[in-house]
Order: sequence, then structure tokens, then C-alpha cells
Amino acid sequence: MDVTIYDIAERASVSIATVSRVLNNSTRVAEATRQRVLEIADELGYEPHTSAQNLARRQSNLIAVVLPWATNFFLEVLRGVQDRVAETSYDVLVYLARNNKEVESRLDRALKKGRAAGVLFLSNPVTDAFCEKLKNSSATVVLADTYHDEFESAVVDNVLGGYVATNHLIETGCRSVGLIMASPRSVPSADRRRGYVKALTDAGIAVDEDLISFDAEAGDGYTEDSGYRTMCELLSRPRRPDGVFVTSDEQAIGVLRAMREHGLAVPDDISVVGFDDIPLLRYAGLSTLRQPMYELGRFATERLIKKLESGDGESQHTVFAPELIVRETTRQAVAAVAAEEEE
Amino acid sequence: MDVTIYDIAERASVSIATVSRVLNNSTRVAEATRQRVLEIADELGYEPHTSAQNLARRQSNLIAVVLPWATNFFLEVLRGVQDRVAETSYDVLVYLARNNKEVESRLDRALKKGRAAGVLFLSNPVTDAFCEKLKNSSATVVLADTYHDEFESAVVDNVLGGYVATNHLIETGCRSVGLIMASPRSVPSADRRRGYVKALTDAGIAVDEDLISFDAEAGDGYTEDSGYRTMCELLSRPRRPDGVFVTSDEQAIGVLRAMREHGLAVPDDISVVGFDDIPLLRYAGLSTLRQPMYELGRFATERLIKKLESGDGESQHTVFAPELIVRETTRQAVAAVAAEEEE
DNA sequence: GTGAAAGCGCTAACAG
DNA sequence: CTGTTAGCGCTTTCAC
Repeated sequence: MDVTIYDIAERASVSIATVSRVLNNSTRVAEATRQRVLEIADELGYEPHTSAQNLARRQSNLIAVVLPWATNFFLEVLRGVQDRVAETSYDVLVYLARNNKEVESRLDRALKKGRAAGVLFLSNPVTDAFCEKLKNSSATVVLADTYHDEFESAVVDNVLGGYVATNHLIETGCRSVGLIMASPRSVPSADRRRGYVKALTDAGIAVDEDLISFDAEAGDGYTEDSGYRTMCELLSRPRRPDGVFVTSDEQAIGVLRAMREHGLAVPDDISVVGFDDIPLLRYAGLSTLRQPMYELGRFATERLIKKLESGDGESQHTVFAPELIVRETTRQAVAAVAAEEEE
Repeated sequence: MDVTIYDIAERASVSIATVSRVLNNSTRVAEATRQRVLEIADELGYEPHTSAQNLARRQSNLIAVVLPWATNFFLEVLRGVQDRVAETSYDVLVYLARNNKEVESRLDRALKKGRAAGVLFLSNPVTDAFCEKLKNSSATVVLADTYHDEFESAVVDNVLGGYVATNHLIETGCRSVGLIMASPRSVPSADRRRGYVKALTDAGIAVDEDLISFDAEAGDGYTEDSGYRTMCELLSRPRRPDGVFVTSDEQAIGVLRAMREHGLAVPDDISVVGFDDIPLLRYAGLSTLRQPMYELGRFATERLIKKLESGDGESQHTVFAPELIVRETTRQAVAAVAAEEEE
């Protein structure tokens, strides 16, 4: 049997209430008693029993992170979450799902009573069903990379990202800008499309559905494989784009593969812009829109913790801006080329 | 207040003991009562309070996964862990560290009394200090991607992997085979080196320390950045290799970058073999040794659960074999070339 | 300041 | 088959 506060109390000739007080550095305890208790606790190697604490306190020290796919994006976000959580006494429960249905069952588990104090719900659209579950739960929830009126959220401005990406393609001389989308059900993906449409419209270019291809499979479609399939499909159509905006870097890698197989050169035949700026791919030469993934994770966790500790409060909706990173899969901007020729 | 077994008991006019029995589908309960209780529980939306259960049962439903770095390797392993765990009532606590010191503090948290029933300790060398902690803890531990006599473990045969990789390089005509290592403190990395040495020795080639470069930084060195730095260092030395075995794919990407910057072609100037076969990199053309990462995670979890449920039992040491995947960063084997010329 | 005592929600003998 | 009764280890009034 492990050492409990009873053991400490006995050794220190005080009651368990006192031990509990000093351990929680709560109200007035004689300095002498405090020292003695602390010493004995240390000596005995005392460690509080989390379940007992949670039961008595009627709360939990667990934060559940629910996410719909396991990609590099998530890896970065999780790093941010972990770093912030490490500074607290919370621990992180991870629920990895592979599709919408799995998200539901994982969420159910995460929301089980007494399980988690807070939930970080990532990237998945907050459907009515999920919203219901989230609201009925006693857990504090923060959304990241997805949005819903009724919950605190932290997102990257995907519309802006789509806009900037598409605009970059237009500025570098692309006339037929295509779009390779992940699942249209995915919120970030749908938002990026809106930015794409807006950029084209602003430039006076008509949106051509024939240049838009999306992943119709069950998953979320942010994978290399999805990008490959979707690009192949696009290339099988009569009109060929001279530039494509792809809704994630991983997909973009698949797009590049499809192009290679079709004997197409980048950026000469088709320029490519991704989204995310995954560290591992930074040297693949992919032009992309950088998302502050780590910061997103860390910030969302920060907010969650604050809500947990100070009894909720207002729900904010924070928006991070993505940043265009130009590398080798797009041409230089026309203006830049002109400037260079000046020299 | 949430609904408890007392509420159910009252509504069903039975005792809480009976409710508890049917909820745990334990011994003989009248079918009629069982039905009624189940119905009411469902109707009330009852959910057991995990902390209360854990306290009463004197056990935990948590499995802690402790890992020293956040790379794609881990992502795959975690998928395996999650998939297996999803079939049980366990939940997964993730402790991500960035270096050895962080591993220690994360491990301490994971081992806190009553926290986790089992610990999956990944990739990190089991130092004496860790071994001590692990043994003193009441948690069941399983090692994955690392080894220690006293604990169950599941590893990939890294010596074999290093051997096969090096041998492949030799067979495809490399005369000066270099080695780009992650931290020599890392067990997998050190084992891969042993395989490298053995392959050279078996081929009658002297091991030249000047062709071996490792990452001396604080981290584990399995990153792109590390590979880049380490390769640059190697290239700055007088003797230049015509092939290198790199201890991970992520590092290999960095090696490729370093080569590009030095104007070196792959595989013409230098052949490259990585390790891992990270999905995202499968189309980067990297020749590598595939580790069954997902399987490793799933299997280790399987073992952990088995031990948890059937009161320990023997500790096995399972070894998975890595598989050589030849792509474009190495030349074709001489035999293959010969065979081709035959045609 | 400190102790006694009543739970937190659930499990598990032990009777019956 | 079912109820009674102790706890599990800790927190938290409420007195003293």
C-alpha cells in the first residue's frame, strides 16, 4: 500500500485535515506544523492519489485533446499543447480519430463524466450533434482550428490564407488557377476555398468549377494520398490549370507526385502553393502558407487553462494570420522579376 | 449534480450494490432487475464517474505514453496505440518531451500514484535512474523502441537494419560508406551503428571513423535539421563518402539538403539510405529501411493491456524486422543491373 | 490553528 | 439473487 495522508498525520501527530491543509498550502497553519508535515511527506515519498483528489474536489486534472486525423499539423499543435500543460498540473489525454464517426466515439469518451476538466476540440467541424454533446457536458471546451459561435475558439484565418495563396498564383502569372481541396466538409478546407473564390473574383477572373477538385472519400483528405488522387482527377479533365492552390502541404506532396507521373514540371507547367508549412517539408521547396501551428496549440491551451482556473468568463474568438512563404514551386512575382531586371 | 448509481437505485427500487452489479455485468442478477436497471440508467443518461471507480477499484484506466521527441515516427506509433486502446476502456495520456531531462519530469508525472495503470515508455534509453523509477512504480511498464532486461519490450532490430542498409550501399557499388548518426546516446541510433560496423567488417572493409558523423547536440538528433548539420560536418572533412547510411528519414531529408547545397548529386555522387519509411516521405524517393511503426505501437499496447488484465506474467522481448525499401537515392544492386543488361 | 466528521461516487466483501 | 456496510484517499465545512 502506498503512503497516504493518514501515514503522514500519524507520524506528525496531527489530523489528516491539517495534513491536507498544508499539502494544499491553504489557510492558516502554524509554520512549525507546516514544516514538520512537509518534511515527513517528503521523507515518506508521499504522492497524492489523483483519483481521490479528483473525487473529493469534484473536478479533474485532465485535459482531453480530440482530433480527427494524425498528420504533421497535429504533431505541431500537440507540441504547443504539451508545452503549456507542462507548466500546470494538468495532464493530457489524446483521442486520435480517423474520420468523423470515430471523432464522435472519441468525443464521447473524452466527455465521460469526471474524465476531463477541459476539452480541446481540434479541426473537426462542430456539427449540431457535437455541439449538443459539448454543451451538455460539464467540461470546459475550447475549439482550435475550427469554429462555432457558442464556444471559445482559436483559428487561423483560412479565408485569408486561401485568398493570399490564390492571389500569389495570379500575381506570378497564372491564368487558370485550380484548387485541390481536402474534404469539403472540413471547415478549414471550405474556408480556404472561399478565399480562393474571393481572390479570383477580386481579380476579375471567373470561377470555373472545372478547375476545382476535392476529395470525396470518407476521411478528411489532408493526406498525401488524397492530394495525389485529387490531382489525378483534375488532370483528367479537359481544361488544365497552370497553377493550383492545395489545401495542405501533405496533399501538395501528392500533387507533386501526380505531376511527376504526368510529366509536368513545377512551376513551369503548373505552379503549386500548399498550406501549413510543415517543418519536415520546409526543404522540399514548396511555396505555402504558414500556419502558426505550435502557437495555435499553445494558445488554445492557455485559454482553456485560464477558463478552467477562473471559472469560465467570456468566450473569445481568436484569429491568427497565415503567412505566405514563397519557395520554388511558384514563380517569382511579376513585380519582383521586374525589380530584379532593374539591377 | 450528475446522475449517480443512487439515483438509479432509487428509481429502480433496488440497492446501489445491485446497480453496481448490473453495470459491471457481474455475477447473478435477476434478468428482470438487470433490464430495469439498464433501462433506467440509459434513460437517466448515467455515466460512471471514472475517479470514483478508480478509487474504489484501486486501479486506473489510464495508459501513459512517454516519448522523447515529436516526430513522424511517433505519430505512426501513436496511431497504433490509439487503435488498440480504442477497443478497450483505457484512455491514453501523452507525455511529450524534447530531451532527456524533460523525459524525466514527464515520467515522474506519468508515474504519480494512481495516475496511470500502465506506461508505454518509448525510444528513450532506460537509464539506471529511469529503471529505478519504473520499478518502484506500481504501474505496469512496457518498453517500445528501447530495451532493458527487466521490462517487457518491443523493438525493431536496429542492428539488422543498420547491417542491411550498409550492405545495400556496398552492394550497389559504394566504396566509402559513411554514417550519419543521431545522438550516440540514443539506443536505436547506437544499434544501427553496430549494424553498420558489422556490415563493413563482413565485407572486409575497414571502419573509418572519419566517415562517421553524429549529432552532439542536446536533443536526440532525429530531425531534418540535425541531419543537415551532421552531413555538412561530414562533408567538411577530407575524405568524402560515396554513400551514407542515415539513422532516420527525417535526418536523411536534411542530408539531401546539405548535398544540394554542396552541389552533390544523389545517387551519382553519394547514395543515401534512410531509416523509418515515414509515410509522408514515401514519394520523396528515399531508399530506406521500413520500420513497422504502427504495428510496434499497436503490439506494445496489446502486450501492455494483456499484462494489465492478466496480472503481469512473463516479460517478453519482441523483435520486429525492418525491411529494405529501395527507391531512388541509391543505385540498383549490381546483380540487378547485370540481370537487366541480360535482357 | 486544528480536529472531528461527513461526504465525493463507486466497489466489494459479507450476510441473508 | 440482493441488501448492508465498509471502505478507497482526500477535501471541506463546522466546531472548538
